[in-house]
Amino acid sequence: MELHGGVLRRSFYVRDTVTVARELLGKYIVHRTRSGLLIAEITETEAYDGVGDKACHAYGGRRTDRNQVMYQIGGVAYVYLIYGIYNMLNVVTGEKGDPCAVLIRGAFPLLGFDAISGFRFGKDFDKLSRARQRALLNGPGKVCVGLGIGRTHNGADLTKEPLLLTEPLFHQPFHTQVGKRINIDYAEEAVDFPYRFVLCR
DNA sequence: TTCAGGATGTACT
DNA sequence: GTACATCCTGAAC
Repeated sequence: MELHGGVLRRSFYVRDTVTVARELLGKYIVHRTRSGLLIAEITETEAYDGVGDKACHAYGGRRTDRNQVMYQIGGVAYVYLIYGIYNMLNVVTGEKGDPCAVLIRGAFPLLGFDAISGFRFGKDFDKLSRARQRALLNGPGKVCVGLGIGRTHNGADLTKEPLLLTEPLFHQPFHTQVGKRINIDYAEEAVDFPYRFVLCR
């Protein structure tokens, strides 16, 4: 086990979005909330590769109130509402004006189990069924609910408190599974792009 | 264990 | 009016 530290710098994000998506696996989401400090390891990501990607909200240069933060420089949060209920947390990547982002599809809790459990189910971690304990943050909607992330974080700078991404503190080796993105059936040829990354040990 | 159906509100056509 | 980068519940197995 190796000690690391440090907030991910701007330069981490200002790169090709597929590279950033792959390299975000194993990094930590750190959120300082009223319920305490929450930390989770990123375990699943998807890249949304800008104006040429039919699955991307900014395909063809579309620019709306919803997706405008995708046009910011890398390292800010893009949070939007889906299906009327859930928020999705994305990390904007690339240069200003290049609307790419990485969707955080899953994470594993490391600190703040009771707070995360409280946000998800309104009770402490040890009161949950085993099934729920295992499924605290294993989906993009769950990540936002469990870590207390909402649309107030849209446009937030992820290199600063209260919400930021860091290098792992405890690094264990893992391998990376690559696949197609989920639930983008509308995206024609982009359906098959290998832009989904899953951390496996 | 898998599966269908419903909930819900914005954005966009 | 339709679609949507989802999740939960309850029924059937």
